[in-house]
Amino acid sequence: MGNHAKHPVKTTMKTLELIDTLKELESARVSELADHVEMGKSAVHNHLSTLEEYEYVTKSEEEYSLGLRFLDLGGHVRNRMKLYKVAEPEIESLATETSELVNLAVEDHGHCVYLYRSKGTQAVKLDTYSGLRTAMHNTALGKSMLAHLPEYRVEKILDEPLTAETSNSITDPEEIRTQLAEIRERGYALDNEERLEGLRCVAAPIQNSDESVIGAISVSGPTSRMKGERLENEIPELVSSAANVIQLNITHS
Amino acid sequence: MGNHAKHPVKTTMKTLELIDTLKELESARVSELADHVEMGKSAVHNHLSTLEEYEYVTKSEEEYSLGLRFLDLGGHVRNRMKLYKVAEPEIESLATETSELVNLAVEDHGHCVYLYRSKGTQAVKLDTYSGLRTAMHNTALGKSMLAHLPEYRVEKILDEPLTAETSNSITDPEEIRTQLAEIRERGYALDNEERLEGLRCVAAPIQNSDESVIGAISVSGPTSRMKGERLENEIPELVSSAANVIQLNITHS
DNA sequence: CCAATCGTTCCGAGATACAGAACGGACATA
DNA sequence: TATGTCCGTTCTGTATCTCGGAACGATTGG
Repeated sequence: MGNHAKHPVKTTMKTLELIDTLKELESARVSELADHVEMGKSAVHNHLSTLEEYEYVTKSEEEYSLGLRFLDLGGHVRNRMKLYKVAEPEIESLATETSELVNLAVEDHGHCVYLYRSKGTQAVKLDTYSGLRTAMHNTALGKSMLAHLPEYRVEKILDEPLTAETSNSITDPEEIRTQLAEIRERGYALDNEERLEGLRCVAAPIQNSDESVIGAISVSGPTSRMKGERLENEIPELVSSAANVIQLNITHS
Repeated sequence: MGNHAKHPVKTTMKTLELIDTLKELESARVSELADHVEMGKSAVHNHLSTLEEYEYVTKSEEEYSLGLRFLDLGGHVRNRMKLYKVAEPEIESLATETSELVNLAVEDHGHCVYLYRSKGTQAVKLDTYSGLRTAMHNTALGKSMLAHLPEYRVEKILDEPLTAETSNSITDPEEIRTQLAEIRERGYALDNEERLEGLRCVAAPIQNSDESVIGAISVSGPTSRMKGERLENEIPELVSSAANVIQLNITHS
């Protein structure tokens, strides 16, 4: 679905591109933005002041940046998701049990999107935030979902060039496919420092009654603690069982 | 500041109104939206498919709803805030100490906006989510910030009709002003079931070196636990001291 | 089987977005 | 103080785009 709108609203596209640019630049002045987007100063000014009126951007002193309205809408979107409501308490208790960082993610447009996280008492400090989008192929969360996506979707995702984040990242589609088979076999996925040096994760998918994936949960921790018996049995056991509980609660309501 | 853009981009306004409506309706079909906003079906369709292309809305089966892109942007906005970074660990440990629900909020355009929350082991389950906007006058968070806002801002906020959420809500501007003086006096604010029956909160403001408010933190709990010595001394003590730590860390960096 | 309602496509006239010029303020340099 | 530069903002005309309304095929229900 290379989803191209047949009759796009070009003005809206310009606004959205302005928002994207503002996200990248963190904050910027009118002229700066006008250079990045292909628009004149006056046009950028008009767009920004319209966005400001609706609180989508904030003007602080002399620079514009994205406003808190996005946090509002984002929270609203997450709150509406059944998966989030059902999974949240389980995530919470999994974090307490393991003392590590626990994550909830969904697949969206071929990306792995973090929905929620809960930090156990020893949790590593990561850059992951709710809403963050990462590639599917180098996170345990992504791979666990990929393993249960319909073939045509997997193909489309693995056809894109696979980026490497660390020296352990897997960039060969065939190797990923082998892993996906293993994941289906044993029920959970591993990330062995593929996204971040020193970080290992264990993830299990959450499936619907019709076998389709609706999300995944994971436990992330430093290599020093994620090894041996704990990595091979204890954590996978806890993650799988939590995923199972969520799955049951989702399909029975 | 009734911030009216001088030369608004009307097309963008229509898009934003569509987003607002989509938030209200939770999810809706093309014709349904066309009725709510004053636009024809074709125009709504064009806007929606443009938004969908950028992942701002999702089309599920036969209804449109807001997409996860907002979560991404919202998380990004929050992550950029120094207050959030500095306050987060303090909020976390305050939640552990009190076992209750702890909140971080800022003031934005005359509203109280929740930025983050951490749940202690006994935390009440509330509808508050990151990004939620509430009135300033019937939350402890809001009042603690209001108490340190410049007079012209206070006036503008209290000039608007004050809504009541419960039978304890205060809707008389003069009574609020008396409370604000008390809050300045003792350093923290109380919400005695003013926003929600059965819920009491204690909040303390976080101020900049120039005395301006940059946010507030609060502890919320059920009336059954928030009373007597704990409500009058223990909790206020903990909240104020956490706010103080945050304040120091903010101004020294 | 027809009637109603849906989403989508198409088109042209009326609306409007926007480049570019012009302006005024802020700041630096001389 | 005078002069130059860069900023954000306002203004205006026209080339462009938006959007109502009509038309169409697909669904649904009576």
